[in-house]
Amino acid sequence: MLDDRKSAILRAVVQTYIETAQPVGSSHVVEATEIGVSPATVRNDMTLLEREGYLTQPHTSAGRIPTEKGYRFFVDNIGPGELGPAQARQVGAFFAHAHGELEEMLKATSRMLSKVTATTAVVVGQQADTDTIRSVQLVGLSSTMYLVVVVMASGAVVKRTVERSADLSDEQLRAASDQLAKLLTGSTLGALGRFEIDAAAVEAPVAALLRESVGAIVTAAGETAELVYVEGASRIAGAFDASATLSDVLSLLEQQLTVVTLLRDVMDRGLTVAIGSETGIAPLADCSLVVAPYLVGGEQAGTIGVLGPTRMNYQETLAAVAVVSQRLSKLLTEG
Amino acid sequence: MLDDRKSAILRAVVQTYIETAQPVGSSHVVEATEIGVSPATVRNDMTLLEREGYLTQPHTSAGRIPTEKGYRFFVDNIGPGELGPAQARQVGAFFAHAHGELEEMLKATSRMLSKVTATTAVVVGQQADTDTIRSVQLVGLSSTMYLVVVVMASGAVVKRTVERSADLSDEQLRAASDQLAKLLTGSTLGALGRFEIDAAAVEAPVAALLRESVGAIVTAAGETAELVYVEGASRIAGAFDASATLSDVLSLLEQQLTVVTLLRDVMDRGLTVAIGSETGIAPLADCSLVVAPYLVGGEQAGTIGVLGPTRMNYQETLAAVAVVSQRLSKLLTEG
DNA sequence: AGCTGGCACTCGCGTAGACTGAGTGCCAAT
DNA sequence: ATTGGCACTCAGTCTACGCGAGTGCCAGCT
Repeated sequence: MLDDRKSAILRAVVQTYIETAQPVGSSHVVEATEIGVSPATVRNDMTLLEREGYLTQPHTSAGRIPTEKGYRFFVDNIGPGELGPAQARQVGAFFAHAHGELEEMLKATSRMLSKVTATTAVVVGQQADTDTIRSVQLVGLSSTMYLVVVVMASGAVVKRTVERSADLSDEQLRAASDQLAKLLTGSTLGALGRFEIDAAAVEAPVAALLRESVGAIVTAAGETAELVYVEGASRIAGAFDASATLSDVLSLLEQQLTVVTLLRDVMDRGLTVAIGSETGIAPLADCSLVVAPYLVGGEQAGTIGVLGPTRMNYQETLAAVAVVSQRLSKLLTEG
Repeated sequence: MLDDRKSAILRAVVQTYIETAQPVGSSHVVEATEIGVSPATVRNDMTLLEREGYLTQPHTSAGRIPTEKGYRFFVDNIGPGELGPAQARQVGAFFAHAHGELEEMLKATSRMLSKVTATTAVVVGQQADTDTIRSVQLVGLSSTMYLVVVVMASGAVVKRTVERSADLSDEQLRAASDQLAKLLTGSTLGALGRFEIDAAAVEAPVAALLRESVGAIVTAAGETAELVYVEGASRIAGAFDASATLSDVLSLLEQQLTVVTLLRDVMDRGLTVAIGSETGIAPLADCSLVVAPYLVGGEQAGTIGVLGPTRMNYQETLAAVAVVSQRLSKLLTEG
């Protein structure tokens, strides 16, 4: 569609604009490339590129800035790219010492990713429906409350307080706990929704307790199904000057559900980069999102992403997101 | 120190400045109060108030703005104040339906407080050293990892993954788990640091496992000791126009430790409101912090706070923070 | 046909000057 | 002690203007 020179010019404009945040003029393009033609020629091509919708002018007599279509062409045509040595070192150091809790891990990963890319990072961990239950326990908290605690094979813990319906003794609670453990251990959260207590096998009050507990687990699992970690939101603050937009973006990031939907949506459309309105969210008009899934044992277990200004360094960010998702996958699969 | 008229003038200046964000001139003061004197008189008093350090001029020939000392006088001299009906309704509705998990509760409270006060809210929940352990469990996750899960009487769950040091069977793990439960149940986290395993009483590898587990609990408890929930950070974005300051403030809010230290520090100094540099943190020069403790069973269990611009509505914010802390205390004590 | 140098034109930006109006400080009078 | 009057200050707004980066177009060259 675009001949070699035009695409080189487009690349140069995008690249330069990303670096300087200034509209790029024809002579800058000549300086920035080894294209070997005069500014006038570049100008002619730029007019065409503008006509095709890749570039736009903020006003007559200014240089060109990329449109979304221009950015899109750019990201679709850059090579894989390498992580800078400093960043590579940070990522390496992080994964060398990474350990512990899944939740803490994801949060720390998000923080690290934000630091490495110098923008906001988002990590979403989906509670796998296939995660098997390792242990279930009912713990009495007070005379009126008990807590259902479920430990998953992934190390995730699902818990929920439940009001004591009947006047059960601690003995009965312990018996119920054991029974529940026996029943549910090895099962998956996905299967739990269809779980039936065989009422005949146990005393009536205990059966009620069991049913209630299973219900609580299902609810709690639903609530904690999506772990969202947004870190480094402050880093995107520097990218915008209009405080109105910024406020919108920030409040959007605070809505976990929106963030999850956004990432899932972008992934579903098979995108790695969503530029501006491609995100489908109005306040993100000047933002781009770079995402990648991470896998645990070959299954997609979640998504990591970076939210930056449209004029972000795509090459580095893509590299960073790719590397981190790979290393995270490896860590979670092996660990 | 300040006679009636001067303090009325000061109050009027602060009040008006909070509303308009514009330097306040003498004639505005006359209009805003029923003081019954001419602008010239007010001017004379304002000069004195400036000399005393309560007011300042952004430049000659402009109105006055309050200094920190001015705000301080203002907050020290306003009455208790009432919550607006709309806000009162929101708070009421929230606590009417509040239930469940401590952590979820605190987060939701923070979110509600942010909404009611229209600025950023912070809720810090301190893991009480006196919280007693209700249950301890070791759960095998994989052949190389197990998870220590501790349930506290408050319903909080402390957990941590631990690498399997020795090659222990699931049987041994279960035995150790039971033993650990027997040993620690009823104890407090505070007492755990000084806990000694009686090595003679158990087999050597199990003793090591127990020691390791207790260590893991202590570490994990230390890490999760401070639950921090910052909500509505986007709401403070509208209050500033300088994106540099804003970025600083936001990144500060992302550092949980700083936030905890800040709140604790302010509480320790017996303050309810910390204005600007009174917070002791440079980037918060244009912010004020309104805090209140909440109690569980008479013991201070945490702190709630609101971070807004120095020119916030202190009357309403103070009322909101006070009401929410009381209702939260009540809820947590009874629940 | 494609590229280029030349040229007139556009228009944002920065500077400079003038004006406005809100607000002050001071003083003499009450 | 309070006040009306008055001269003064100065940020913000508007206008004018020159500068310069950049464009579009054309005629000529390869």
